[in-house]
Amino acid sequence: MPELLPRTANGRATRRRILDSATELIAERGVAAVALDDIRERSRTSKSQLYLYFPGRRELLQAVARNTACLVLGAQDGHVQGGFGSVARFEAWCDDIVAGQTALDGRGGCPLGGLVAQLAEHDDEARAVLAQAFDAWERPLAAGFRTMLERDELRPSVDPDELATAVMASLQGGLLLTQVRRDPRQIRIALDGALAQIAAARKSTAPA
Amino acid sequence: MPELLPRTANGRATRRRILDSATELIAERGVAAVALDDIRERSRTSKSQLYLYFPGRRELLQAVARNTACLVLGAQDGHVQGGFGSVARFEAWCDDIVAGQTALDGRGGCPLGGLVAQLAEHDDEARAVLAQAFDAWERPLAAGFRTMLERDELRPSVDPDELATAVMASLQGGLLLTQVRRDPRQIRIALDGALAQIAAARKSTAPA
DNA sequence: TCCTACATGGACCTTCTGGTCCAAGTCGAC
DNA sequence: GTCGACTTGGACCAGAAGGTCCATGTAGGA
Repeated sequence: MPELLPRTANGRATRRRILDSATELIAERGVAAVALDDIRERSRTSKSQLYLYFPGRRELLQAVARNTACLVLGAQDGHVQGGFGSVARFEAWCDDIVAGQTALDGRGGCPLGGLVAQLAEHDDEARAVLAQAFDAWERPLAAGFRTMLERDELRPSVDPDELATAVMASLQGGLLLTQVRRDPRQIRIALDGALAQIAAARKSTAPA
Repeated sequence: MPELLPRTANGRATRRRILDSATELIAERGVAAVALDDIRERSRTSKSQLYLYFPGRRELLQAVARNTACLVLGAQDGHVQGGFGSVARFEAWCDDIVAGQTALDGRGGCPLGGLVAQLAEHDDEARAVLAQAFDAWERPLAAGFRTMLERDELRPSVDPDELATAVMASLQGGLLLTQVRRDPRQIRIALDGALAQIAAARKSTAPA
């Protein structure tokens, strides 16, 4: 049931153009406001190409979810490379996110988080794709906390996975409030809250 | 341009049936998956009644946003009555939310938060309605923090409005993760994080 | 070079959807 | 009871959307 993979260089380029166009359009306008014809137009392809590489709209949307996940996680690569083994690293990560939202004037929200409300209740396979994306997103955070734990910088009762989930919740909620209020300060406040949670999990060396 | 208000008891009942049916359906399936005919069917009305009481789909959706806000905020009334002037109150509030999500098996997410991704980028008026709803939702939380501040239970540097926003972010993000992972433990973890933020804002009497 | 499988363009079909319209029914004030 | 305004039912319409099909073009291996 997976979409057909193109066998020529041309075909691969076409498939990519379709997927990227669809991903862009959906990030801009939302799932409901994007018709296949819009995707066809932006990707400069024809109906038959859409249906050659994707069985139907549903599968295209699932592929878009995967693609969006790649893009969002890819944007974090710089931070993931260095690892999250210190509070300073987390602060730098937060600063980047805030800067991104400020540049967008609080528009758009999280492309990945936004797909949850639009797909999760409607298509369980898409839901699973998004769940995996969030797992992959939290993993480097949790690894950072585990490192800090091993270095004895966090209280031993702290669960690194749960702390990562709590940080992700603050991030996603902060992006949602940023989007609905069109106010990038919201994500700053939310992430400051997340940093406060991390600080609270630290061994009481300095209350910083 | 606001929707017409019915002038007879029958008319009022019809309008209510339409609005409640639409609100239910959209909470269940999402905006895109609900057609006017679905609403017409569930509310046992006719097309002409839909268009008598609402100028069109867009205005109906805005009314649904308002109605959803009323329902979500109404569900909190019990907690708002008593006020949020202590940590124990916040814990009780969190417990109720977790219980609700557990009962739903993590399905559905937050009806209000879900509308953000579906409407905010598409209809600025609906976005404003939702923003107001979040303001109203945070207000009693902030009032609780202000009370605690006056009682000298929080550090004076704490901004009650920002703390309320941070808690709301944890709540919304936690609900999103609950929905995408179909796992009510996610909201528990997120709200424990929020409680940790509140604890961190307290005057260091007891680290409890 | 030729042949086959892949790629492309776009007409076409069916269904669904928001929206319009009007005729008939009901309610309440006088 | 009567009259006018409000309410209701549902047929109808135009356009959009997802999906199908086939004829044509192209590329790469034998």
